[in-house]
Amino acid sequence: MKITIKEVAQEANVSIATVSRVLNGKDKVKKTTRLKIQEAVKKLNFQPNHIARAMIIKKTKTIGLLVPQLSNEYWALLSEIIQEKLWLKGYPLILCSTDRDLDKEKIFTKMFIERMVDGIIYCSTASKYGDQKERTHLELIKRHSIAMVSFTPDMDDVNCILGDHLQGAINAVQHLIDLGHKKIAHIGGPAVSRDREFGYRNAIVINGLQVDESLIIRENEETYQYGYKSVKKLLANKADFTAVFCGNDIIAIGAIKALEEASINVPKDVAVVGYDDINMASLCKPALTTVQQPIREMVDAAVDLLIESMEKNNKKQVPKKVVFQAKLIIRESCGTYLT
Amino acid sequence: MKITIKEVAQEANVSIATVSRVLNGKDKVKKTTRLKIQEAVKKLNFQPNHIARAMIIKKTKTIGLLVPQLSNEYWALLSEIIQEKLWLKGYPLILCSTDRDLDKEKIFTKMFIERMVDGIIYCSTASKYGDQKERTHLELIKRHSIAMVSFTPDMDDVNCILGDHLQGAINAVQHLIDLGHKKIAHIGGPAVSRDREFGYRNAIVINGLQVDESLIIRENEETYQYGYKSVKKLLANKADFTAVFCGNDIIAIGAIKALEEASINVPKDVAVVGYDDINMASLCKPALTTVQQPIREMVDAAVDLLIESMEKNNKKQVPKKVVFQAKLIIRESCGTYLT
DNA sequence: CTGAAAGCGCTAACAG
DNA sequence: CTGTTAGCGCTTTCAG
Repeated sequence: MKITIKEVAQEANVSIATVSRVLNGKDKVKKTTRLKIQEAVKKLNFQPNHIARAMIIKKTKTIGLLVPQLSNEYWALLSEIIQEKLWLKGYPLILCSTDRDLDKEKIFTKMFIERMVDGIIYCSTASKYGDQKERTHLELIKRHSIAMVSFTPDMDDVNCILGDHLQGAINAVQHLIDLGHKKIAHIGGPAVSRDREFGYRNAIVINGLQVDESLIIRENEETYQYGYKSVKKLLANKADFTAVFCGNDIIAIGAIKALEEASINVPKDVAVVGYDDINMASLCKPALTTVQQPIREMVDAAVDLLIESMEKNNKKQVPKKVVFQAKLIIRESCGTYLT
Repeated sequence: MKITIKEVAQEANVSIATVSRVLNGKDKVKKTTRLKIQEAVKKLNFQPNHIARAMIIKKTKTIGLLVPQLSNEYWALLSEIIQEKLWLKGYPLILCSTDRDLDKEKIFTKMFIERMVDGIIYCSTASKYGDQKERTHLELIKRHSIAMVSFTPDMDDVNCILGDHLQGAINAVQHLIDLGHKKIAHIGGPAVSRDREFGYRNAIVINGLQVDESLIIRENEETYQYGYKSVKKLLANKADFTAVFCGNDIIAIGAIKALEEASINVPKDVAVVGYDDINMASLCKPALTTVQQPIREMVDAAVDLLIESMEKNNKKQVPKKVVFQAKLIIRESCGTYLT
């Protein structure tokens, strides 16, 4: 039989109210009775029912996490760190991988509301949120005044934690230009990051070079396969380039694969830069030159922000946007300076 | 103000019981009243409170998932597939990454019980479960009769989904031997899989060769770094080997890195085999020869088994152990047959 | 300090 | 078919 607070009260010869008190350590309870109760708890192996508790205090101590794709190393690492930090603060995670599907995202959001998560961390990028119809689920979250922080840019009215992708991309492309490259391709797109593409364009313009649209590939993808087939496409089009700035490391690894299959050596013939500095970046061959984000610090900030807004969710607060600097990590995939 | 079933009832001019009925679609309700209620639900934008419901029906429709390390590509992929399949059946996931820490595992388990998850999928391998003291949390799960299925071998009395690592490892090592290798090292250990090590040993013995213990590395790790430093150690010891059978792909990638840093060419000088066939296996250079598990089928089986045992959790059922065959995938890291 | 009692929002008999 | 009512296990006034 399942034991409840009632059995404990009986065992300890007190009322359930008192048991509740020592369980939550709030009100003062005489030492001897507290001991008596704790003993009973242990003896009966009592586990308080979190559900019943949640119903009253209206807090589930649960956070919903929405990521686009868990099997992507970047999101996996981010999720791991988030779950670790949040756990330390007493919040387990309900994790949902949206597969970039807006409908899924909406269903998951609804589920979060039904289950009364205390907060949501939003890392998905299902589609263009410019379209107001695509944002109904975000409105729902707001209506239920559920705390939220987002790792996705371009969301108004929401706490955001962002990497400075614009600057990161500029630095990466500048590095390429400094190495003497003039014809630099880009494999990116909306699924990866708009700002990284902007940074790429800006860096080229700043240096007085011409942006060649035929060297830019922008689908709504972010996988190995995407990098691979994009290079194939570039090659098939006889595109003329000596470097590729990839929207992320995974794309870069796919790109390198395609390049080498075409007997194009990286970095000798073509230089490649990635973004994110995932684990694999330093382990693949050639090791990737890439842009590193301070991911742990970013998660720290996100968690703090989330907890802060959960605590004062009655008071309206101005949404914050915290931007973190990115850092270029130079490895092998671009070769050394040509001078 | 938060709207409840009460407001809906009022709006639709019926009792809360009737509202509950149409919400759950169980009992028969007159069509007109049903419509009336559904309208009210929509108008008020009512979201049923899952918590309150769970308290009564004693089902949270939630599954707890325990993995050793989410940032490991293998576990990330497994988690993604599990969450996808389970979601389709109506079960969201509380995900916990244990970092192979037994204490964490115990705390997470306790949390699962407090939160009354309906089932647990167990993929961790925190430590030697031979020690009875280390299993107290598993006992707890049983005591609360929470359904469970495990991807971890060597757990009695629990539904298990397993890959045939013994056979998989034998096939991998046999392949090496067929290629002419006689001095085959192994980087594995308990964190990876005991059976893979056994398979390695068996294959060697079957072929009338000698097992050389100085060629076997068995720490409680399973990371890139582990593969990397193990090869370094082997090399420092001037170990004599022409092939390495790695406990998993990630270790293999680390091993290759160390080999190449020592100017040892893979596969020309040393052949390397991995295990798992993670995404990266086909993308790294050289592409890994590895052992593939039918991971989707395994997850299907796990989910079916879990749901089955959740449904009839009153009746005692005999724990099942389902073993799936593994398949050798030949790529580049072992070279071709020497004949 | 402690107990009695009133719910939290919903489901499940049990009557009508 | 539908309404009434009794809880689920716990927290929280409100009195002692």
